Formats: sequence, C-alpha cells, structure tokens
Amino acid sequence: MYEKYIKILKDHTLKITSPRLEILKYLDKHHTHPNVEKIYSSLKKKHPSLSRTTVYNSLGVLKKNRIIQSLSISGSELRYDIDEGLHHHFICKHCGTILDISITCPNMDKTLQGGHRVEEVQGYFKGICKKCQTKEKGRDNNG
Amino acid sequence: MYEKYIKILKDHTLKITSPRLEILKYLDKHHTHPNVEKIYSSLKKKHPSLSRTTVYNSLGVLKKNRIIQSLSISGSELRYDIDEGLHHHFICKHCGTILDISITCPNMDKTLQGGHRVEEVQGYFKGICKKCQTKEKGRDNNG
DNA sequence: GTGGCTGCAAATCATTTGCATATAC
DNA sequence: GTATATGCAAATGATTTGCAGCCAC
Repeated sequence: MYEKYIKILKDHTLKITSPRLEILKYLDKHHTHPNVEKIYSSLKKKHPSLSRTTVYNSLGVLKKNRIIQSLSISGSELRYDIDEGLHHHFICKHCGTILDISITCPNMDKTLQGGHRVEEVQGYFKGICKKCQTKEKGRDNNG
Repeated sequence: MYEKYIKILKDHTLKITSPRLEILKYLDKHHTHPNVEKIYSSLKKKHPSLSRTTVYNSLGVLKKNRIIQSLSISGSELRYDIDEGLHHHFICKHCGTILDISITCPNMDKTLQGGHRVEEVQGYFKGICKKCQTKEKGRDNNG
C-alpha cells in the first residue's frame, strides 16, 4: 500500500516517516491542488498527533527533492501538486478551483533566456471556470 | 509631468489623487517589479504622510482596472508591474531579481480551455540568473 | 547512539479591516 | 455637499522559528 511512496523517498535518500508517506499518498490520490490547511485537516483525522509544522516541513523536503511542486497561483497561499511532468494550471477566480492544463508551449518549455538557467516553468491561467460562468448567467436572469 | 498618469486615471473614470499618480509614476519609471514595501518606502521619502494602507488600496484599484498587474512569482509577496501587453517573467531564486521575458507562447496566449474563460495569463520561469551563475562559479573555485 | 524529524507555542511578515478624518468632483 | 479616498491602529492568516523530546537508521 505504501510501497510506492517508500520507494520514492528511498530513491531520494530521504528518511521514511509517517507524515511524509501520508502527505505523499494524499497528494497522489487527490489531484485537487490542496493548500496546507486542507492537507493538514484531512490527515489530522487519522493521525491526531500530526502538527501543522510537520506538514510545512515535510512539504518543504518533498519540494526540495522535486517530488512535489508548490503553486503560488492563488496569490495568498501555496497550493501543492505531485510533480508529474510539465503541465500548467488554471484557477477560477470565483470558486478557487485549480485545474491542470495539458497544453504545451514549445517556447516556454525549453528556452533558456539570455544565459539565465531555467529550472522551473509554471504557466498560470486565471479566469472563470465553466461551472461558475453558468452560475453567472443564472444570476443575470434571476435579477 | 503627471499628464500621462492623469489621463490614464481619467480614461478609467478614477479619481485623480496624489497616491495614485505617484504609484503609477513609480511603476512607469521603475520596471523592477517592486513589492509593496519598496513602493511604500520609496514614495514615503517625498510624501511622508503616505500610509501603507493607501499603497495597498491604490494598487488594488489600479489592478482592478487592469492598469497594473500583480505577480505572485516570488511565492511570499506580490510584486507589481505596469501592465503593458503580454509578457512573461523570470525570477532568480538566488537574488530575487525579476526579469521580463519577451517570448510568446502561442498556445498559452490565446487558448480557452474546455469552456473556461481565461482573463489573465502569466508565465513564470524560475532559476538562476546569469550574474548569480557567475558568482556560483567563483565560489566553486575559491573553496 | 545520534542526527534528523516531529510537534508545540510563540514570533514574523504580508495583507486586510474598522473607523475617523480629509478631499476630489 | 457627498461619496470616495486616505491613514492610523488593530486584526488576520499564512508561514517560520526556537526548542524539547522522539525515532529512523
């Protein structure tokens, strides 16, 4: 059950600890780009001794090892995502949902600019998702 | 001297106030993608009564009117930029400098994803700038 | 056995809010 | 004259830090 996550940690010569396994599993199972609070409160249910500090620490370690990535797309809090190949993100300004965007941007994905070494590329699209557009229309019609 | 900025505010039917003009002028003259503290401390010298709250308020109004844009690229604080056509940004993880990137990403600039309405597109490149790479090499050689 | 990890409480830092005063129009 | 903007102080919320005890290796 946890073999997959144990292997990931071992491959990066990281210590196998319960919080790291649980966080990894959570992000692997929930591609919802959760914030720290969401991860913390979800795991806290089954692991009451878990602390927010440990969530921050563990996310930091996983990120440093490029196992996960953090997104600053919301502007107010970091959102986390398993780092599975280059993809971009769309955030709905109305409901806050973050969606994966699979389009590629050839120039963006590979170019090194004027001698600067590019290590990460993140494309952020912001707008109103389809569902919230429907709600907007309903509001227009109803007054 | 301020005609340009007065016109911009008038065109958006915004009230002409000193903080708005000064902030607009500052961002027009300094394409350094400053944070709020930098803008505040810079303007405070000539306008001692200026408050941080007003800087936040004014930036918010200018942003809502799409005269400026905010960047969450640093992950910890918003950086501000005059909104002059689509361009992307590179941040050096070492020195924090943000540079404009002029490459275009055809897919990224125009595509609407699965019915979601895209209103903003921001491409963030993160890495080590040329200057800091040179410093790294120097460090390697010297121990 | 020990260095690294966990978890608590307190601190920090960017940003927001409440409200009284001032000012653009 | 009035709605809106400014500016102060206090509040909020995400994240970091200091430190004591614990655990993976």
